[in-house]
Amino acid sequence: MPELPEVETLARDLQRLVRGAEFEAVTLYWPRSLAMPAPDELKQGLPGRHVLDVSRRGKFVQLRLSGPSYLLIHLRMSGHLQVESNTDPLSPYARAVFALTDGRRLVFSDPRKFGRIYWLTQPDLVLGALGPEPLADDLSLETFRSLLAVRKGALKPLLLNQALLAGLGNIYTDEALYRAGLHPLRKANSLAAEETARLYAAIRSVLQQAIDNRGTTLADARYRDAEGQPGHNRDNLLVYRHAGEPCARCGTPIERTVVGGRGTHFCPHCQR
DNA sequence: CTAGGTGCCTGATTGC
DNA sequence: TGCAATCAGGCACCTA
Repeated sequence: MPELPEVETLARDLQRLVRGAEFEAVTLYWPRSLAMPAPDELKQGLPGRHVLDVSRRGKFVQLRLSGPSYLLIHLRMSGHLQVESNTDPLSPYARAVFALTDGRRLVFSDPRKFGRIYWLTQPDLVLGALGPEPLADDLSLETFRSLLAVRKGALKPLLLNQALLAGLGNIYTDEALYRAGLHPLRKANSLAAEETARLYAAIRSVLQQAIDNRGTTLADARYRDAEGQPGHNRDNLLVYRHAGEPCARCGTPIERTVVGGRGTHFCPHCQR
């Protein structure tokens, strides 16, 4: 499933591929993929607008358009964004197709139909609830510490909370906790200073490494970049979907449990 | 604030 | 072998 590194890769691809492009028409094959506005408003309002730039905030792809207005796309579980020629065969899972005036199209496909598209003039309406970016220069260790210090809950659900920190999903949360040597059920406000520092460093290095590898593509969660290519970060996953296999550090079998309703992988020896 | 549950969805996996 | 039930999971939304 696309998390921060996959969305970052996608946004960089789209910045290179569609910056400056102009929308010609929009076709919705699954109108509920459009969270806002009403379908007719998008179909009438988008043609003629240009893509000024593409960026990422949390797990949202953000296209800043002329006007100005903003097209925000959240891929959720199974969403894809690809740029292709309008003569290519269309994916059977295409939910929204943005035809460009240059003969290409931006296709949002999404087998599970969980992804959502927003078109609005005030992006903070959607993005305003997000916490800080984990990789931002101004997210200091001290800021991170203050986020956790006042929280009573377990680390795993907290790190998945986008209002606390924006961009972590199930894969990189498990990987970061493993690298930091912290149990997913540890209470956030119980961390020693050194443990907080380890977690802070682990989150940032896990995410940066995944970006460097253009994201994680698993066998069934078929993440692809804007040109249809998989990422190659899979070999860097040490616990996620490794249940029963020996821990890379100590050899103890990796366990899988459910925390907060989500599959959680950890080493019972290295993570207390 | 925290914890737990449900609904949204369908391809893949599991169970009998 | 084949079909039905279950699972996976990000997020909104609900209740306690």
